Amino acid sequence: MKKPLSLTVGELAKTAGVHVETVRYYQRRGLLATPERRYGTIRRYTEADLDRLRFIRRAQRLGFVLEEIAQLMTLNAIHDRDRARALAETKVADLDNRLADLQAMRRVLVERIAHCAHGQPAEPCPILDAFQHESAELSTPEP
Amino acid sequence: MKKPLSLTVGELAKTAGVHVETVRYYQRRGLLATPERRYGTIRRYTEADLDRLRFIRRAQRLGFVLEEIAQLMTLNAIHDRDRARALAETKVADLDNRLADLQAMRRVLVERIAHCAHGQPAEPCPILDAFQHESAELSTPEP
DNA sequence: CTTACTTCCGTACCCGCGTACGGAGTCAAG
DNA sequence: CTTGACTCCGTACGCGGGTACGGAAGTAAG
Repeated sequence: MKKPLSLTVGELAKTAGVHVETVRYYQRRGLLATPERRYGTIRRYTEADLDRLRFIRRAQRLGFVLEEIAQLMTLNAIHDRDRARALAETKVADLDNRLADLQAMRRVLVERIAHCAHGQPAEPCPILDAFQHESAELSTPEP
Repeated sequence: MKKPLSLTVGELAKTAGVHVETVRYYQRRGLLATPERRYGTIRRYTEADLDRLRFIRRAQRLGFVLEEIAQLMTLNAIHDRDRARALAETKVADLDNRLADLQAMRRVLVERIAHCAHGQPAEPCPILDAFQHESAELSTPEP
């Protein structure tokens, strides 16, 4: 048998690769439970807390924000498959929008850089100059 | 001849498509000058202020943050072409990194969604399940 | 038992980019 | 001249995701 695994916040945080304050922050946000402290001692965390913490970090890496992760964590892997898939699909759509915005910005910038590299040195910089004149190259995403 | 164009903040803001508070914010950040108010009257803005304000918005649309824009605005279109190009190239590299991150997230999510759609309905949701297990699919970008 | 490290907890602060509020002054139309 | 809209100015607050601070209490090692 293996021991039930009892960690302090510091140990929990280190094991999961986050800062202690981050654990507390997630507790404040309601993403992690705060175990009771028995008989005037320190709080102890279990394997389950560690799993939850890791779940949060993994979901974050896929682009979910904490509020969405809270939602994900209420889902049951057996009964809420459709719901989980829907959330994932929404996130893909979200990523697609952000990708499109960044790609549009990149396209315009690269074009201007090329223009700049080919111009006569005596003429005003096309990059700076472009900021002076209206261009419909970019609709109005980012700001 | 056309008139010298004299605007109030409200008019300036509206013409540029921003809020009055945004103009003031840019002034606090040192991106826009704050004209003097003559003889206990209201401040008046000129065409040049409008140009500067538009410059800021256009640069923002290309992904520059305000601090970078402040730098861009110190450049001379004739003498600082190389510097301008360098800043633009750095920004492209920046966009590339962000694009790569988002694309990696998207790839993983799409894969899991497909996996979910093909699985047996009786098995636990692969999307939710994947958050429980280590996967080296994503190094450690976003958070 | 002492020393040195942790934990606990509340509160305040960081980034980038604004938004909101509120009282006083100014301005233009009727 | 009054009314209503606008300006001016300072200060505070919003998001998302934490980080930092600091005193008191708990704990592990020697």
